[in-house]
Amino acid sequence: MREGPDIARIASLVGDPARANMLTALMGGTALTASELALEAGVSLPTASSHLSKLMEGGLLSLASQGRHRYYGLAGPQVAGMIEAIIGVAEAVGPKRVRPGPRDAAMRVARVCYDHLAGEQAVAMLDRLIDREVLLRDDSEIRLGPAAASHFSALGIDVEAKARRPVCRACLDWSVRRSHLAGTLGAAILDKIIAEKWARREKGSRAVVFSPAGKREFENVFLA
Amino acid sequence: MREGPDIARIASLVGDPARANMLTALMGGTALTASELALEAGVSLPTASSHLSKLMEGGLLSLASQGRHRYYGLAGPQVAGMIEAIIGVAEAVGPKRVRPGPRDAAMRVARVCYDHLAGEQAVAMLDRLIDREVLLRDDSEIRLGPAAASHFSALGIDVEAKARRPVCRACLDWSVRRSHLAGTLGAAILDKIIAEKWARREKGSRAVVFSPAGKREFENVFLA
DNA sequence: GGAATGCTTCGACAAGGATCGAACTATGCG
DNA sequence: CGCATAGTTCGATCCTTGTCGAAGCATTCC
Repeated sequence: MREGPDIARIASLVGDPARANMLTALMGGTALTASELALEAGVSLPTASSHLSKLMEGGLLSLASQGRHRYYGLAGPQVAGMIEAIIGVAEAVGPKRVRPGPRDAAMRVARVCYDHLAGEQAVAMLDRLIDREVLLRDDSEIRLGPAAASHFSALGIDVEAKARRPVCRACLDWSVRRSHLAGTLGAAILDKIIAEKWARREKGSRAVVFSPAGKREFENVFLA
Repeated sequence: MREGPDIARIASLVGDPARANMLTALMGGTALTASELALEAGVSLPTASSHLSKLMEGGLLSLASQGRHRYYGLAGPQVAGMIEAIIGVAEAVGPKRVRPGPRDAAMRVARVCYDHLAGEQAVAMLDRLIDREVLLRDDSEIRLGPAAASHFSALGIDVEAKARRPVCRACLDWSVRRSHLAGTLGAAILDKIIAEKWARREKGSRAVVFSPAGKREFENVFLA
């Protein structure tokens, strides 16, 4: 008999199909209401409500009440990381689809991971930022480099803005198996990409699709 | 309604207490027989057998038959990584014990992670090996450095031994939140530590306890 | 060959939990 | 104040799944 952290409790929360669908939906990073999550999960509102209270009690979700709306979101990056890890295993051991569908391909190129960009583009971006010493990597720790202030202020991103969350964080990418940039800076960059309309979020998916012009802009700024 | 990798299936496999105990036990890296796992999980043999076949079917375990013994082990590093991630969340959201027990402290210092060393000692070791250019880090990729051959051959470890598994791999440490060394090299180093009796494995736990003399030896070789 | 050990399969039972309809509470709008 | 919308709670139902004892295979040892 073992003791220790109750991993069965956490895993069984993710282990119900309805709840797994909800969590997957929330990996998109935007908080959703109970009814939206009910729809995502394909269950009735009462059922969804019951699941949501369990996830809350389990500490996997955060809740923001706004008037009569209640927005549920993932509790934090650590939870998101766990889901990514489970997705990785499910992809690996799951029934290998002969050909990954077009949506899969898009997901591999660029997708939202909680609140920042992930996928090939994101991994390439982080590599390039480190090459140019905009960022410095020290193991899984990422810090601002000498060129950071000038580079990001030109984009209208204030890297000095303080928050409880770290500015930079490395996040393991399940498709590329390398790190991409998370933290407030990662989130700010994703915001920028969407705000500038370089890319748009695929409806009902985590995929992020760049427009031809937007892709050029993005590569110009981050991959040059 | 969503589709995609069946994460609920994987998570629900881990979500049963008996199975979670088995998987946690296997995080120690040594393959165990069905009866040993039944004992670990605190269930009868038939029950354990049923769980094991489910875990096999789910692709989380590997099986090696040796005569009338059947040794079950984790299917691979990716599965181990997923379990670590779940442990991390469970630790974070779980009922915060006021004081981590002595075993927890020992686990933080040094423990077995699948087949290699983890914990503060392991993270420090990797840092130092990279400083000394025995190893080279390139993002989450770790490669052998110029000083590798001489350093490891002096220890009787053949870094050129080829296997399907990569020689070096970075593995995220849940207690320190930084990477430590995995891969065949990580496994070989752990073997060395145990073989030289620098440390012994705590019975029925993942903790690795260094002897005073062994600790000096280890630090001499890897942290100097 | 026969006994012993390791493990799996079968059958029956019990319990947990997912589900939904209906009733209830809360917020916003006119 | 009254109606509409968002969400939770309650109760009943039903089904999945974990559980173990007993019996059945397989392998090794004597």
